[in-house]
Amino acid sequence: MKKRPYTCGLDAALDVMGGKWKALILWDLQDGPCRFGELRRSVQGISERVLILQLRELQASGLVHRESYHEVPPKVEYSLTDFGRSLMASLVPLGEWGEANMRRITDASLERDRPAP
Amino acid sequence: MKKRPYTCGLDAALDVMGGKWKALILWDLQDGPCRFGELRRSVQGISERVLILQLRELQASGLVHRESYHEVPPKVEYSLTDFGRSLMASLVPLGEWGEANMRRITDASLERDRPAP
DNA sequence: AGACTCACGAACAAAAATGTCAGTACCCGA
DNA sequence: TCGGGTACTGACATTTTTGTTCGTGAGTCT
Repeated sequence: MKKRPYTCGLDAALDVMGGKWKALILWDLQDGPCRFGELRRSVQGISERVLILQLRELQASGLVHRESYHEVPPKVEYSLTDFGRSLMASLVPLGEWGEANMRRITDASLERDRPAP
Repeated sequence: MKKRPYTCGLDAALDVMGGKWKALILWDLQDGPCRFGELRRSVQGISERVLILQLRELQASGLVHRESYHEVPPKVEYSLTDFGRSLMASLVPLGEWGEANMRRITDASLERDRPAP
């Protein structure tokens, strides 16, 4: 049951960069092309499998480009496309909001997990 | 396994407004206070249970305020807090990006679901 | 020789998110 | 008295997302 006819721009945008990892991956790619292994290390906590899945989806959305130099040992570089960079640009205010309110967000999320004293 | 020490502002922001429904709910609340039933109708496709869960989380994050007028029949109004409005403000560029690129996003997402011809 | 790197892929398992359905207590209009 | 609206709650089921484990095959390091 896909919901393609999005109800608003936010909806569409989140479909493409929402989820647990995509923003982190894109964030790391901002500093320039990254190899698979580099990403796995910098996006700490992600499993190899999930990283691949997310990268594939980001490629399919046109946000990320994959360049494979077929050497030995294998070398693959992921980078932001122009489209991806345009996304990141419009994510700047949100990132700043999160940065500015991180304390508050953290506290609220801690409270949510605590039952009752 | 909660990941509270967020790695960047984006991460924190998405923790609070990510997911399938939260953005839609916030979006609708922008036009002023809404009763539960109104929300259920305007956020079409959402089930009552999930709507409540999402609203509770948005409350816990301090983005949404719940006002209960204990009348008969019951009346409850949900509205954005100042904090919620500040979020929405920094979401404007993302919403515009999604709006501007909706066609492209839709197409890419259609392709993802199609196997191979 | 043995261990490691690289970028994955497949099979499977667990966890998280979302959905379905029924029911609550009250009142109103037909 | 029947059906509808009000704002929920709880048990349960399904779907989606994320995670674990093992294996590939050529090459380098020790």
